[in-house]
Amino acid sequence: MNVTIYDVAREANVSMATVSRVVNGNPNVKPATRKKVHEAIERLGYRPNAVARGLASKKTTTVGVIIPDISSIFFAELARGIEDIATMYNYNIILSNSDQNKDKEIHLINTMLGKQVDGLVFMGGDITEDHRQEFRNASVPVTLAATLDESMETPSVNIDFEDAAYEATNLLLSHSKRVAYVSGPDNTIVNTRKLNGYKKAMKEHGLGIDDELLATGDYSYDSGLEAAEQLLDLDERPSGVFVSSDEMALGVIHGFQDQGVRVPEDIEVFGFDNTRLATMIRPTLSTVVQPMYDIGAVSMRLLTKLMNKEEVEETNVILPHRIVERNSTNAE
Amino acid sequence: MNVTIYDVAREANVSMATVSRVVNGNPNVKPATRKKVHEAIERLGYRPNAVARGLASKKTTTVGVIIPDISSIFFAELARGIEDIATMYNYNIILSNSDQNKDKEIHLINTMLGKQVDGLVFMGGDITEDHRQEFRNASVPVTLAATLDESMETPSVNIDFEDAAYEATNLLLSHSKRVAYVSGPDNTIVNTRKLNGYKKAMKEHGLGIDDELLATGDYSYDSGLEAAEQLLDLDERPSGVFVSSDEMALGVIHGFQDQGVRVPEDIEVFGFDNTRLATMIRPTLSTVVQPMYDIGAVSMRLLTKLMNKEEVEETNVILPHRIVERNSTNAE
DNA sequence: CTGAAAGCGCTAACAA
DNA sequence: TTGTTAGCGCTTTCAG
Repeated sequence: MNVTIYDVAREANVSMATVSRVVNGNPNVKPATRKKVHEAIERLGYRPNAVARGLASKKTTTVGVIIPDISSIFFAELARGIEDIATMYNYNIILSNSDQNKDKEIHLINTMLGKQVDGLVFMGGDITEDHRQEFRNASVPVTLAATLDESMETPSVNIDFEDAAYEATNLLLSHSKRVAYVSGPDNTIVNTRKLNGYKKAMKEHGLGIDDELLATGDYSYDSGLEAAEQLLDLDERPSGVFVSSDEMALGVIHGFQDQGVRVPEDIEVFGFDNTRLATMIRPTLSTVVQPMYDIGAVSMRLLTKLMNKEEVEETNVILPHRIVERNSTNAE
Repeated sequence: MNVTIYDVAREANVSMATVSRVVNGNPNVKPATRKKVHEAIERLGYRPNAVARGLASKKTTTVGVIIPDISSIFFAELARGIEDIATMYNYNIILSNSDQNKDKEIHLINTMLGKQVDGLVFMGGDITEDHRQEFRNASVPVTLAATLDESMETPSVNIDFEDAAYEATNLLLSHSKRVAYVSGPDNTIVNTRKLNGYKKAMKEHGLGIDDELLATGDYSYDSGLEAAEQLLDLDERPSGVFVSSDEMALGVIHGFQDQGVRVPEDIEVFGFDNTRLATMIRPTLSTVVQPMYDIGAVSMRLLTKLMNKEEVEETNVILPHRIVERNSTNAE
């Protein structure tokens, strides 16, 4: 049997209430008593049972984190931001992978709520009405990290995807006119926003949208390789391509290079995210800096405020993004 | 207030014990009663409180996972293996980053035990006597994933690092004689093992250990870049270099290429781990396949057995590794 | 400043 | 097959 608060009380000749007070740093304890109790704790090797505490106090100091895939370099970085801030505020994290599968997502939300998490950070694809329904029933706060709820109902932390895509495309267009776009999976809100940014820039340059300049991938390296192939097959090759994730962009670059096409001399390539991969390729990748770590950190910080019922002025946070030009695009 | 088992009992006109039985799938319930209870549950939207259950049953169905850094591509893959198997056996995971900091590690072990996890998967650097002490006091099983305890006291899952390094070095030596080794941080057991493998191969080829052929990094891309620089500065450059992680190997390759040195024509490069990075570079990286996902999965599976008090024949599991030759080394 | 006592929501004997 | 009754280990009034 493990040693309980009761054992400590007996050992220290006080009541369990007093032990509870010193363990919880309640100031209403005479220093002498406090010392006595601490000694007893030490002697017995007492370690408070957080489960019992959770049941009695209705707080578990743990938050749930639902993530599409922790082995993705993108989400892992987000997770690190979340965990660091959680630790800072003395929370632990229950982490589960959803693979963006809606059923799994709903199921995970429920098991985590069953475990009485004090809050939830959710990352995924689109937020549907079903998701919102679950969040409303949650009785604990939820924040979204790098995830969009078009209804704006759920607190969230993101960047302005459309604007970021717009700027990236613009930069490419300032060099030449034929720029392609390699998107992520269709029909997700994020993708739509990015596509809108691309289209907007094209339009402003008096260019139409040429469907053969549009390729679709799944954010993976291999799908980038395929997109490159597709683009190279065109009668009139693009002069620049904007790719919606760094990992895919690496694929695109290698796909080009494997065919003897030089980057950026023959075709320029622009990425999105600025994961660590961006500097792990030659030429180094020009890309949109999406501050994943910060998005994770801010969404967790936001969650702590919500859990403390603090007032928050803005619940749908837009973090700044920026463009970094490296060697996969031509200098001015 | 949330709805409790008691509310359901009243709603269904049965005792809470019966509700508990149906919730837990106890077969000793008349089908009609079971149905009645299920309906009441549905009607009330009852969701069992896992914390109360944990307190009463002394099982939380959650396990702790201590990991150096979830944003590392290597550990993230391990974590995915752990989480998948945990999910399969109906456990959740509390995940925390230790940054290989011993104090943090010890602290995390304690908070997780305080949260009454049913077991612990630990990843880190070396296991010290202090670690072992904590594990012994744990009262729940612990397994190590890709982490060595020289005392063999703690159950673990690894590959044979020395042998893997030996094979990799041998392959390089079969092409030419001057092979360098870029190690991870000194003084860790894993690194010592790998170094021993390298030395053994050199010795068997009648070669001495030339200190200037030994570089040290920290597994990061940038430290690979630096190692390359150091190696290129040598009066007599190496003909091959064995690098103790893929990420560093990418750095080494780019460090070479940036100086106009061709890989593998001028210098061959061999990696370790076979992370996804290995195919995301040109030339693609020849490397040692360390099955990270499997190591995570097996260590979690081992933990479930230990938690169930099942007999396990081998508690220090060595998984097979293999060599994959790609384009950063010369074909035979 | 300290103690007594009533739960928190559930499981697990033990009876019936 | 079902109900009764103790707890699990801690927090939290409420008294004193």
